[in-house]
Amino acid sequence: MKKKKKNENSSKIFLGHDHGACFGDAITQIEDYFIQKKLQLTPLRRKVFEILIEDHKPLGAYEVLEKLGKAGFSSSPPIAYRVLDFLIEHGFVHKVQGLNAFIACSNPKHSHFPTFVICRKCEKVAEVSEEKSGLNLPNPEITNFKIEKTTIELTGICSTCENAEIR
Amino acid sequence: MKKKKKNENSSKIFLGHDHGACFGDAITQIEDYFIQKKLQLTPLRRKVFEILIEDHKPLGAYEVLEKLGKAGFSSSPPIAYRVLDFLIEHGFVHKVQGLNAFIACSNPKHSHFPTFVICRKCEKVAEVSEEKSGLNLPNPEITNFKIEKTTIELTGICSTCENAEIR
DNA sequence: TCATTACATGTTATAACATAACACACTAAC
DNA sequence: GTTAGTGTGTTATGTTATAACATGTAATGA
Ligand SMILES: [Zn+2]
Ligand SMILES: [Zn+2]
Ligand SMILES: [Zn+2]
Ligand SMILES: [Zn+2]
Repeated sequence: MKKKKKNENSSKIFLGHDHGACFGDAITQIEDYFIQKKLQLTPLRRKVFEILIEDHKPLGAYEVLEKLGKAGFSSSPPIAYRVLDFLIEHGFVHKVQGLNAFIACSNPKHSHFPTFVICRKCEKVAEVSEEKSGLNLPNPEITNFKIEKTTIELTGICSTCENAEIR
Repeated sequence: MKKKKKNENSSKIFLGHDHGACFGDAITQIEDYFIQKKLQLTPLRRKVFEILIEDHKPLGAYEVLEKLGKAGFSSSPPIAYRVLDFLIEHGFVHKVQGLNAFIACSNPKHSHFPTFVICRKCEKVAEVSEEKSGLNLPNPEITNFKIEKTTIELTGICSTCENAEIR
């Protein structure tokens, strides 16, 4: 096999994200999913998802809310929280606990326990899939525990920022 | 070698915690650490730690605050947050992000990236050490990222609660 | 046809969590 | 005895999240 993967050298997690494609794919994926599951991708839900996928970075609920307001929707908190919770339930959005923020999933097709890698300096956030995270759960010690949800966030400094560190 | 470990069979993470010993050890450990590092284990700091280690379960900052008040300390929010932050810095307390709560470390001697296992039903929380968590980081994909801090929380249902599930 | 149900959104009010900014006391160092 | 560092106290405010209730709309099916 040994087929050379595109971007093999630039597989650093903060690079290699073709967001143009990502954006389009994501919209298509959510549309398909909602049809298949007979859910309503209402204007509000679509807008919230678009807001999050637009720059593909974590946004606070109140930031989302503000953008909703500018787009003509109500901007009272429950509006944002409800839709965000809904999108989270269906795997299109994740909450980044360390930032109290919400981010569009990078690959909703994978059912996953994603890892988020967060640079404290440039504040970039990358979602790393289960298979690639190096995470290997469950182990014997937690075999008796049924994992339903994970929060895995690695905070630190990316190589770009480290090289630029002054101190 | 093959020396049989104590509690080998009861190594389920929610069991096998001798809290009597844990409590005493923890106090001794924090005292030693503070002396060694020339830090002040003031009455306030000691009390906050005691509050957290007492029942050894996660408490919200405002719960800690209330207990501080009852013990004769000030109960304005910054008091709790400052001391909690301080204890976190020195590894004696962790924040459980998923619960907005604070918990005494189960083993401050280990420098660690702990995993928290949280039963959503009985709300028990267990801290699993790095070596035992099955976590295996960094992996090739995140080699260029310098991890400074981790948040790893596994939420689900423990075997005890699962067996008792009605639905 | 007209209740019943389910669902999506809207609104008000409030709860829960966290920090900024400043004040004061104590100690150690110079 | 002034200065700097540290620890605690206080007031006010900022940020994040939810409870409770109201309205609108569409599908179901007596
Ligand atoms: Zn994802
Ligand atoms: Zn960076
Ligand atoms: Zn710990
Ligand atoms: Zn349980």
